[in-house]
Amino acid sequence: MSFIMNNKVANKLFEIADLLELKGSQFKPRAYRRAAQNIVNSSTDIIESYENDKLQEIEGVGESIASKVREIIETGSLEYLEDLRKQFPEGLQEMMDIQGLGPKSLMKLYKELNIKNIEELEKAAKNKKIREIEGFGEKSEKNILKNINMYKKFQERFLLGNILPIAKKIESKLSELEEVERINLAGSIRRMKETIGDVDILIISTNPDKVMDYFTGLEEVERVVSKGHTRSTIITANKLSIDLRVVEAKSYGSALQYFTGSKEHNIKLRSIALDKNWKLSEYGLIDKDSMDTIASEQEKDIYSSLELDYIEPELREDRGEIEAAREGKLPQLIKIEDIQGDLHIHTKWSEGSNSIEEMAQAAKKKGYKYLAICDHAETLQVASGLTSEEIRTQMKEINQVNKNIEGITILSGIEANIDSEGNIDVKKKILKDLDVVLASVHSGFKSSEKKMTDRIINAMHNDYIHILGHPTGRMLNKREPYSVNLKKVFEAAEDLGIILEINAFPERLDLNDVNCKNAKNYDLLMCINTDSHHVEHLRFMEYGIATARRGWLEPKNVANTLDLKELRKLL
DNA sequence: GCCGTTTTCGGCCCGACTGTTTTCAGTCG
Repeated sequence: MSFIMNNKVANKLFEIADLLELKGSQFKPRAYRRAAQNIVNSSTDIIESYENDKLQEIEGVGESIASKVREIIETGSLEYLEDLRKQFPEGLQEMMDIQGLGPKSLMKLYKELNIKNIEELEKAAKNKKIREIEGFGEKSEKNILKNINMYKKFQERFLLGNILPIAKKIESKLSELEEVERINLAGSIRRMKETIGDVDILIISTNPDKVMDYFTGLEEVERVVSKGHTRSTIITANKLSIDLRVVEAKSYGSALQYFTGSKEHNIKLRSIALDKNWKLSEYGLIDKDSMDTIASEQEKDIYSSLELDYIEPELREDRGEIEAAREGKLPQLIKIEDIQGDLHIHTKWSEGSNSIEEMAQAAKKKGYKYLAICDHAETLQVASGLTSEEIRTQMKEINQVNKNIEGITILSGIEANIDSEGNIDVKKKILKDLDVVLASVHSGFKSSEKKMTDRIINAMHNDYIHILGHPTGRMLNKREPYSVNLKKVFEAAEDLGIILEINAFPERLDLNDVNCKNAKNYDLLMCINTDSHHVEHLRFMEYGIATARRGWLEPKNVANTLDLKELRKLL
């Protein structure tokens, strides 16, 4: 949920963890990070927990952190953090994001060379000052320079939609190698996270050295960061870091589990293993006394040995999935095959690239039973929105296409624009003749939370609107979500029967995973749309499905799993 | 700093790789 205070509090706790790490504390940073992570993942507004005096019910929050949270909520700042900040120069924190430099090295550089920020670090490395310090040498000095460059070049994470095709290509190249018995993408890409820091690939092979040689010699490789018998890391020309791990067949399951993460999910699994006096690593689930292997070949055996139902990769974020797996309460996640059609498609009529017929043929090829053409309406001139007359003409063309194509039904629709008051830029006499009316916000993103929420809810009261498009307006790496009270939007959707969109466009994925999971608590429906502007974009459905799965959604939560007859009834 | 079927103290996830060392500390995932 866009619980602003949750993020605000968590960021402060994360910062404390970083600073305590610089101080050399061993365990406190972990405690602060754990608390912060749980606050971010929580589906409860922390203000609510605060008001009901339930802060300590949040996992990882004890007496001390709870009192700090109270101080942040009451005063907006935290004296403890202010004091910590004063103990270190500002630039030190930023330097922690440079690869290869951790708190120990940074403090040493600060104490010995008075290096306080990235510029000073770069200068010292260039002047060959760093190699003079004990524990550092020529190589580490050169690495520091390389990693400063790397840090400057890509501070943003990659979009899943951009990286998945590249990762799959490299996966298929590696799979051609004779020595590769089995290969899997792992890490955040297997969990289908909306953004990806790097790509993890797992391979079974009895000849790891050959595989590593081939991998580090791929034409995509710009730099080999490290190369070993079980693990190597390369960086491609487009600055994507790829990790390859090679394991034996007998530890395939535990390795896949381990390298898929998330880190938080794995830490919790390991502590469950520890309770049984077992240890869990990439080599298996192993009894600490006898050193017998309890499970290792199959991923599902790891979970069942820990008395958990199998947890799909998309759920592995420590957002309650482990508890649900223990109680047999995991959701039956939606699959791409459940999708019967796409309800948000653009064509040449507005800013799309293809005709209605071309989009229809491409959708039919995907096995869809229906497709809603929702071009922009009048006021969105930047996207050459349609006038009333044009909408009428387009409806006639849609009728014609429906006569020409069998097996799929094209629905006439519109993506109406919600103006600053919550009015819609299409006349009611047109709206009533359209099959699908989707409404979304395209301007005035900086309104206050109250104004934005009122505006959206006003629009939702329009009798003809079926779907609220990309409900938070965020664009990954580009634009923050607008401030809108989603709780109120969910309540309104429940009352008014409005469907909430999961926009599958790779930079939108809006609603996002966490918001989907929260929306699931209401009696409402969502739908997964690609917002395609080109026939090629229809494949984005995969990312919308991933978001829905990460948001715990089941087919019954999603309107476009319905067949055409049921969908028409619903609309 | 948190937590508890080892419950108010004493633990806290685990292993690979690198670069500096000559047996290991730091960092990463």
